[in-house]
Amino acid sequence: MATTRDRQLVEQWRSIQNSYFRTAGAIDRALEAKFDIGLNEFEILDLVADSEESACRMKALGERTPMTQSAVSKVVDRLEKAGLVSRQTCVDDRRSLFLELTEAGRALHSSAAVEHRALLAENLG
Amino acid sequence: MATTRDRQLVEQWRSIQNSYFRTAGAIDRALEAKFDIGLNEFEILDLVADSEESACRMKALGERTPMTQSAVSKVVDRLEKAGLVSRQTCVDDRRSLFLELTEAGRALHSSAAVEHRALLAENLG
DNA sequence: TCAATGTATATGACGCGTCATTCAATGACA
DNA sequence: TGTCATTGAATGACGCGTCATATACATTGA
Repeated sequence: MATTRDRQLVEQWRSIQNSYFRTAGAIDRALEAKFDIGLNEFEILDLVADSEESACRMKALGERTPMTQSAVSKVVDRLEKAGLVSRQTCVDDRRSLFLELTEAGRALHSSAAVEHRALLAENLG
Repeated sequence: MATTRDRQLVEQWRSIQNSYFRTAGAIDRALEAKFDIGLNEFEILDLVADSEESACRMKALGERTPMTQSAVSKVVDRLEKAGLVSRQTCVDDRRSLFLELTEAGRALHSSAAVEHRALLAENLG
């Protein structure tokens, strides 16, 4: 029952998987080694960094990443513990939070972003 | 310092991530719901199914998937516990194992593969 | 033949993501 | 205004993947 079409699909899928894992793995290892944060932490940092206006952001973050709401919450926990980000309560809606980079967070982000972009370029051609 | 090139890279990367997660998630949920196995279990089953000659395979499997050796070992544990696969010791080299689909494994694989291919087609266009 | 070294798999501790649930605040509407 | 549903976020239990290691077998070479 395995049609040629099927084989093509499977091949295409394996190649996507490989390039995804290769790229994600390379970035993750590099960031871990040089900046002591993982890929997901960086992604959140990166999202916060490029939405510099202060909206109520936890929620918005969840919509810009494939991560679960609860995953985002835990990533932010770690970032906060590491002193890179701080949670600000939101006056309009006291259930919401928005995030701010600390000085340290801003500094780390700008170095890490260079590395991140370089590895993307290298892996995505 | 964010060049246009950087933004393009990041966009490209986010789109890869999204399509990877969307596809993997859809397949995983469907297989879980209908056949009670996860995506990684299916991938191993699928690899075993299409290398029908009996070589010493655990090792070979590791080379055809981004999974770690130890991940493969645990996936196979689960498949074996579920009665879908059996580990055969290898006479030539008693460190090695090769895998065989059981009847149940073969049956499940052929139904699940249909679902898998359909979801790939749907998600990869 | 006997170290020493290498190779195939298994295992345990650990970190992270997910799901289900919880909690607080908000909104809707009688 | 008081109830009821809804929403933003946090939390705990749990499963899985990873890393470092262990174990058993194999190979090399003196």
